Amino acid sequence: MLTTAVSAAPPPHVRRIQDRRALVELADELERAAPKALALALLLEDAEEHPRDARRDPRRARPAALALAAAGLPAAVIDGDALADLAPLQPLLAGDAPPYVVTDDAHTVMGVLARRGLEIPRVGCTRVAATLLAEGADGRRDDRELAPLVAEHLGRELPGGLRQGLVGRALAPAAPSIAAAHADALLPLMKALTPRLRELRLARIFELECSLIPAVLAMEDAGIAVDARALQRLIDAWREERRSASDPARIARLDKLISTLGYWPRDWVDLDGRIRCRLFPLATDSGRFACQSPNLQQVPAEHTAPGVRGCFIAPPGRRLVIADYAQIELRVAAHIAGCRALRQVFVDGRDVHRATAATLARRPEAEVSDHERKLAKAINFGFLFGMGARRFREYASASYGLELDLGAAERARDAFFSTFPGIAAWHRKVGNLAGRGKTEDVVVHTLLGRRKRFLAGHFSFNSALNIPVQGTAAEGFKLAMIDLHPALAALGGRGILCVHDEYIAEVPEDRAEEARALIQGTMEAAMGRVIPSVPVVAEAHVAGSWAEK
DNA sequence: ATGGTAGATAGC
DNA sequence: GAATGCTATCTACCAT
Repeated sequence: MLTTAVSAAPPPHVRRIQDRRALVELADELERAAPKALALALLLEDAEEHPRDARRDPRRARPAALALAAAGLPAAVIDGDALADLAPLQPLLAGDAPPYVVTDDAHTVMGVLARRGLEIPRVGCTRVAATLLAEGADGRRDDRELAPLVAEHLGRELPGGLRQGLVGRALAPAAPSIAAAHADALLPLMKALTPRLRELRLARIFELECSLIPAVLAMEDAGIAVDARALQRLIDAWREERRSASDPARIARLDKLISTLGYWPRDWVDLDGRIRCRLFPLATDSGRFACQSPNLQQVPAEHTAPGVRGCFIAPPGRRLVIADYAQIELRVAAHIAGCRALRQVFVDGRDVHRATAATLARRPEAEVSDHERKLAKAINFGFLFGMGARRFREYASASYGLELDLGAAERARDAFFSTFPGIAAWHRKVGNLAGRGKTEDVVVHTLLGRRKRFLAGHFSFNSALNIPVQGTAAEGFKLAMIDLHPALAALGGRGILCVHDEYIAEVPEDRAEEARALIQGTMEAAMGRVIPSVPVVAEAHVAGSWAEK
């Protein structure tokens, strides 16, 4: 689906609709009247009802668009700015699209085609290519910034009409139609970009990102079922508590919860009782997903705000499968750094936190106390990416409630690096990347080839450690998502959310255990292909809500 | 009125 | 020699 919105004076072919229910009714009407019509739904915000919500978010119109698509109608809810350029969309929506689509925005176009039941064997997406070639560019950055980068890789100026619209969500205004763009501009452009992708060893990650798009679209469309009334009760309770609260820290926390979640039941729960976020697979330097509207990747965990995750539920007859990787960043780092000691911990199936605790306490792993293990956990996560002893004190206090003096923090640091000398060597190696020279850009990359460029003088040691590890983990996870998309569908299930190393699926009750095993196995196998020298462990369980362990 | 940034805090 | 990182969203503040 495209996007949304509001226009003061819509063209005559646009129906003005007042609310979501009316849009669904329109879908029925259109199905009877004109099965091939282009239905353009325009959702108007109610300024009275949503005073703080001038955002005009596209998701508000999505249920209507989905209803239209479900009725087999070519539906588009398009951005106000694009209304004038509706003509280019007509051939696509009327079914003229070629089976091999080269497009600026595969996310949108494939969504439209998929909902019309069209198979698309392959998509070459110039936007995916452009983002990867930009070496760390924001996937949502302005077209005017991306276009010169693409031109640079081409070694020539972009074709005139594509300079503005090439990599944007909006289709190129200068292109007379999708089909024409396919023939005249985008296909040759993709052909020209392909050698650059190969040269920079980006071909594999390009393939991955293109293959991932259908799974992401399906996840966005699925959404997650919410007990909106239970969530509202929680919010009401926070508001009530806020009135008499006196502890400043408690007040701050309540204010944060209320301001962030307070309007979710009203603003984000669709007619079918589900919340749908938007997922951006190419928006971050590391390759992780960005998530917004709302950001379901930062729903408070049980220890922060008990009960919130319990409102995210499996509907009747279905179950959730919640899966995540165990210590994935440590495992990826063990592989990338080639640290024998750290690798061996995982090969032996030992507890990595006990291993560090044992060094610190100078006792065998079996004899470390709970407190020592807790400290070691902070140590392992903190020092892996180059944290200093001073910062570690704050971190251990804030995240683990552990108070240390500077000497203890330094001993902790020493214990970490003497337990895992390969990690120390890796840190030295990365530290040397930006050595004396200082006049050259530095590029780091993930195992599948995603690149992150530090411009001369802007090298960050910590980022250079973190991005390849975080990014490689993200890539293994994305591979799993690609595999799981058809495999779960075969069971009557579907992925509904991903949170960096956590995958949530909704499956039929009677196949829950089967799905659980499938998800766990698929996640382990996919990541295992990326970091073959280290065993990968994923944990998965069946639950009725997101809060259940 | 809109738009951009800083700092705090939620997630991993 | 020293250095966690990647995000989104909220409030407060300052600019146009």
